[in-house]
Amino acid sequence: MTTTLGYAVLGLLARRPHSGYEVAARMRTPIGYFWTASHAQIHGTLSKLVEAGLAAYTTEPGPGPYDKKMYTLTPAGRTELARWAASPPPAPQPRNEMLLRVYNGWLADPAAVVAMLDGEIARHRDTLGTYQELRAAFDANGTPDDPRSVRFADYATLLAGIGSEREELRWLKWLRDTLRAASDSDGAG
Amino acid sequence: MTTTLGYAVLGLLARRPHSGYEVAARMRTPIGYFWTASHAQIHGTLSKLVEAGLAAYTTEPGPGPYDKKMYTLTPAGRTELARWAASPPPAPQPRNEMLLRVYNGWLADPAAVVAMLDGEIARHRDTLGTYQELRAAFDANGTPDDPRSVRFADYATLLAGIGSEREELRWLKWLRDTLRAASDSDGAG
DNA sequence: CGTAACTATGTCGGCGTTGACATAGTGCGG
DNA sequence: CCGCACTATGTCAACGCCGACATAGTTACG
Repeated sequence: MTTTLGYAVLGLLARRPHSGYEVAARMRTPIGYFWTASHAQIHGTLSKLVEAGLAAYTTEPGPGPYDKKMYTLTPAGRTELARWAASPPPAPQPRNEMLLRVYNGWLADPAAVVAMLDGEIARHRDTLGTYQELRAAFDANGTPDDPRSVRFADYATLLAGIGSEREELRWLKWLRDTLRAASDSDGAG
Repeated sequence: MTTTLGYAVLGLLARRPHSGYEVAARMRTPIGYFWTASHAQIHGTLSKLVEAGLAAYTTEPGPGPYDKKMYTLTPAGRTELARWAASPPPAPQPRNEMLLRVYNGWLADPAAVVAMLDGEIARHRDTLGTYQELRAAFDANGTPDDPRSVRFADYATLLAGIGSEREELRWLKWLRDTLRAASDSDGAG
């Protein structure tokens, strides 16, 4: 019925009304943890959702040359989003630039690869830290226990992020340490 | 210097010469585990790599209306690929349709979501099984221990796949079991 | 004998996505 | 008072990518 980005936007509108600008902000955080889009794309997507009858808007005077538009989810949009959420997802097309680099790492200087891996480890540590803070905030208000609540849905996606970041870090550290041990024994021998 | 797909193709040519058709086959397996492309894309990419001096080809008569072209890596291609492999990757733009569904799962019938998760679990189990067979084949010939060998590079990417599939399965099972427990107590109560 | 699968390369339209450009009011700090 | 950041929406060109279409010889199975 619409694109994947369309469903991401509908998911925001299902929680509360948003302006296009607010949608763009949410597409950086927290949707950005599993889907991203620029504001250029979002404005076009919102227009198409309205055209398809899945969203509607009311106009308010805003700053700048354009009126502010507050978008809401229509009943049809809600039905369609619920249907989509439980439909089987297509097999994802993997796109992992990191693995492609490791696949070709045997051609490069091991020390340079180790430096690159150190950078990646730092990046993932940051991300994991952010996720763990969010989790602490959840747990402070009581761990979500009703699987039909919005709060539980947010929590479940957060746990996925924490799990995958941890696993990514585990593998990156193993690889870095293995490469470092090899280049050290090279330098020493 | 070229697109990410270009580096994926160069990575294959660094191992041995390939025809365009063979590149397309390798882009399904094993490169398909972390990067995918259709043959339409591959032919265009190969032309650009030749134009940029990173690859070269010799023509052989082949079946069908076109000559067969065997592509090889040039010295410039090898240098460029080695440079790229150790350069810091850009932060990936996350695209996880599964998480987007879970984010909106609170709108749907829990039993339908559980059925969808069961399908995903089966798919990931298959993938993990494939990876573990590949790993067994590696270990039968001795676990790769030279981090500068092509074999070690292949092995490292395989371990990443096994780790991430295991983690994905762990999370999917937790979510399914939690949702199932909730809808069971609903039906019973 | 037909036909399906495999080898082998190529074009084309359409869509999703990105980055740059464009416009303009409000509020804040130097 | 100047400039920057934020709110707010919009267009446009370019590119990556996908599915469909096109051509044609060999091999193998029923």
